[in-house]
Amino acid sequence: MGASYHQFCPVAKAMELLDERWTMLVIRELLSGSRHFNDLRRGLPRMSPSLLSKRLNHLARSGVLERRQEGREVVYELSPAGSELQAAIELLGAWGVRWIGELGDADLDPRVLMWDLHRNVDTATVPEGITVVRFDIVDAPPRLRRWWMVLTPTGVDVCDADPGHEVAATVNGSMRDLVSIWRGDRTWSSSLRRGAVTITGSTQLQHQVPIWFGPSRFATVPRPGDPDAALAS
Amino acid sequence: MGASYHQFCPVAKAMELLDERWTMLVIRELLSGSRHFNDLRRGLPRMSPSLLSKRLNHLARSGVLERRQEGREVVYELSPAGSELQAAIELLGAWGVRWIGELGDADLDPRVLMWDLHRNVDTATVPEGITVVRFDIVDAPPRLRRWWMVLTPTGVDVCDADPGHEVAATVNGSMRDLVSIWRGDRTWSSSLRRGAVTITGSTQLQHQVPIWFGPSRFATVPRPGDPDAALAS
DNA sequence: CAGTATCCCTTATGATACTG
DNA sequence: CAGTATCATAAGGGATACTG
Repeated sequence: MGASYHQFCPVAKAMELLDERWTMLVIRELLSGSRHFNDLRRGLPRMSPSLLSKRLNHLARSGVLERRQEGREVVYELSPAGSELQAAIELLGAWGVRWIGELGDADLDPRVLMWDLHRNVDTATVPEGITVVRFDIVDAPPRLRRWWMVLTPTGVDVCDADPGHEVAATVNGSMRDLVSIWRGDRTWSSSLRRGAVTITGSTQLQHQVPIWFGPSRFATVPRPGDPDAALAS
Repeated sequence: MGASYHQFCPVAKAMELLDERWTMLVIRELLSGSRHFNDLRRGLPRMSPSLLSKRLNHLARSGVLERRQEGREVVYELSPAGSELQAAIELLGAWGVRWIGELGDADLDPRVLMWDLHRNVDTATVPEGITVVRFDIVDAPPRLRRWWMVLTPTGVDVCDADPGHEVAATVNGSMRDLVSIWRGDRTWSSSLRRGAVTITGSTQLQHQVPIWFGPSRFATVPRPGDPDAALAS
């Protein structure tokens, strides 16, 4: 597990652990705030549960994270060592968004998008009561096409089935268009103007939805040929 | 080659390429100044040549490096994209030296040590003519025990056979002691004082050798429990 | 110097189903 | 919720020898 490079170089010793498949993504999920096994799974839908379990154990043995039993729940948390990987992972993500721009259709997983969007919402801006925003991903396979984001001031839930509450706003768009907004390759406003994405609902919500579901932290990374116009719309 | 994660996340897209075994070490070698196939091999002695070739091709196709034919030589050089990985790799190395301190015996490869030492020499401080420093790695296997560093103002060569010039100084020590100095876990002066390492030669050379063969760039990274005493001797 | 060509083999991984 | 169990396939990788 993580075959040795037989090198004393610190980069080699670090990579023995970190270059195992999925490992950096597990750490990314933990850095993003996931703490439970099934939360991690939602952010890593293509990773098999046994492999996730294996990676978590390995990372725990290696001192990168800690596994704690809290009542009947199990909680995973980064150790000080693991938390220190944040800067490196952010650099790698910034590098990725700059230099690996072309996404294949297979990269566009609606489950990942919804999971990312849901944890980016600033709940302090959510009104009292329950606000439901439906997403219609027009080109997703049938089972992954409709999503309901259930927003309350205390949290956001992602549902792939109708939770039964009134829908306050609906977002329509293709996976590629929505992902482009998330990654910062396009903005909400330019996409709305072009009609690539639409929002239905009250005027207020049409204004609020792009704020709640704003782009990822990597959106502001300047792109190679375009030093300071990354977010020009 | 670098199976897809099926994620649009920039970290995932970066790691699809970068978490393949050996890849980061190849880039590290290029960042350290190696430009030829056989130079890369010397820094990566446990990597098979076919795998190195495969990785170089993949990195070239991915735009991380450029392969150029210069006369009858082939030169590999990082592209702008590849060069931008420097900061990430340095963070990963710093993380490694902080959190992965325990080295197995198998990590202590004399070929890597000699190669690292040789390219760290500041040739501006080397006197005219030829200066040979011999290394005796007392616990290395017979074939990897004796090394000759041939220093001239224009470059440094590593030899695993007697080049025939007079030896001006000799360094004696175990792999573990020499690597500790290289990584910054110990200093030349403390190791000399303890007698773990010895240098024979003129007084001047006994002073000069620790300067020529100084520690790696990671030596100054502060260690976890020891915030600012990393290099206390 | 700069790689290719083989060749075997382990082991990593994906998919799926199932359990306390 | 939090995982384990099982299985078959693929392929990644190591070692070595050889070539223009």
